[in-house]
Amino acid sequence: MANTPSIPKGTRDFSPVEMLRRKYIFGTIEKVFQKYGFLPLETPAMENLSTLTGKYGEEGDRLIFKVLNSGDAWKGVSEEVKEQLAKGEEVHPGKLAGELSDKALRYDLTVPFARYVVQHRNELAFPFKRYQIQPVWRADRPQKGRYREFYQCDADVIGSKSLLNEVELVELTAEVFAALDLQVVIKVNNRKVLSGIAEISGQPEKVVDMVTAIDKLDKIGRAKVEEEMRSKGITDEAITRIAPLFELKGTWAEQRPLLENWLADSAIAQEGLKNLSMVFKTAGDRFVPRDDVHGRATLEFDPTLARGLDYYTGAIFEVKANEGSLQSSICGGGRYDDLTGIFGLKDMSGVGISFGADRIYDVLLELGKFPEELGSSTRVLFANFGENEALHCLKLLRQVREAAIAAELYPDAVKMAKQFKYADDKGIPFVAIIGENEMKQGIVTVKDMKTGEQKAVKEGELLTQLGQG
RNA sequence: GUGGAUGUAGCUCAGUUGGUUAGAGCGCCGGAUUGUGGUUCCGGAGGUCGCCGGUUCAAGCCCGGUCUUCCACCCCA
Repeated sequence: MANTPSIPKGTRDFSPVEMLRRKYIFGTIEKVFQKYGFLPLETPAMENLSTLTGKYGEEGDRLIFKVLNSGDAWKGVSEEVKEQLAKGEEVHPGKLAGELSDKALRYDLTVPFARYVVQHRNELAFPFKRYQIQPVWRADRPQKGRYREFYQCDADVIGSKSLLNEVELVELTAEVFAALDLQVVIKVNNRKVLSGIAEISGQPEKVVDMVTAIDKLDKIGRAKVEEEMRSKGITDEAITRIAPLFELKGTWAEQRPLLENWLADSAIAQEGLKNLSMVFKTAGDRFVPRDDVHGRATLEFDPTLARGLDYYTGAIFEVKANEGSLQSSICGGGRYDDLTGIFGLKDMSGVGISFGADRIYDVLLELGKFPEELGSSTRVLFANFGENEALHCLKLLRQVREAAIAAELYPDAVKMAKQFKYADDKGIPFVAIIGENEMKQGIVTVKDMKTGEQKAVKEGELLTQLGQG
């Protein structure tokens, strides 16, 4: 080929085999979502740029894919900016992008959901529980497990402050990964506790810097975390004051009294701790190891868990696989108290969880956890011996399909070796052979592709023959 | 966005200090086997060496640029 076509950086094609596996993941997640009372929702791939900007932090805004205005996009650029450019002056990239583009690809599913809720507030029954399984786009630099187009599977409850929602989401998460047969750790923390720690440090305005540094503790170690905090303008005194955080070890039950004592002067921290207590008390007993579905996941308190998205205000969750080599998170979420506030609807607290289907795929593939029977859909292939035989097969084909057995007839009367190879390649377990002889006698020769055994059965017995093995 | 690697047949990769016609395994196609795949044997097709430019008598190999993939940051699903 002169010029092999290609696809944009960080995007992928999905072959039939991959799609079957992906659909298995989506289907499993969707079934659990529905079981917990969530209803489906879809929103457009594009949102107004203004809907998305300012919701994900500075870093997030940079990663939003903007869509160039159609027509002559240049026309929309203001005289002021044009003059600046003509003079060779630097124009703030965000400003220029904003004038060339007023649409953008969605960065996640939560913000479009908040927009939807505000826009349709009068039509919705609250608390509103929706799930959404759609692709999102990020202009990130791709790596393993990181793509520019990937799917999120979200479940959110909006319009309820009850902590029972957090409990339900934790249980839902455990159930999804149990259904996928994957051992995971569900880590929980609360932004209020983190805010309280910042308060106690004496520099409450530095929460975000503090928290993003603390988040790296298990990765880069205490010394480097402190170094990063210093570089962000956090004083040595503040760092000393938050030192107890680095000493924390053990289970929630062990850490709780220490935290309550240490953060006694912070009302917000106390509230966060109370929330965590409720979640652990209510959901926690589901996670003692045992043989039923909840035995596959463990629930852990992680005081260093922060999560980057700006809009979280209460509980935060993150899930990591406990097996396989992928160390990044495969699922995350939390409570956001005022996401709809930005769109003009106050007092609408929500909490949600997002499953990263693409990363779950990579983990399941590495561990060989996809069910085997996903490989093939067709159960029987009718070999084609020529026009007469093929027409005869059509009748049987309909009967087989009526019995809800997936079947196909090879469309061309090519040599047998080729037809058998086709069945083999597609993983079709049976081949029905009806040549001149079989036709005359009203029988079908059925070959089991796995064992290689062949059996002649009456046409009427074909269904029962296919039902076995 | 910063730093670093990588790219040779459909796939995984060899290819010496720059030197004739660029190789292997797997896969694909054909045959041994005109009603039998997966095993075996024999044969065959398939490459403007990512792309553009430069150095040179001569470039897959050296230099510059660009794109892709990957790795570390940053951040995240």
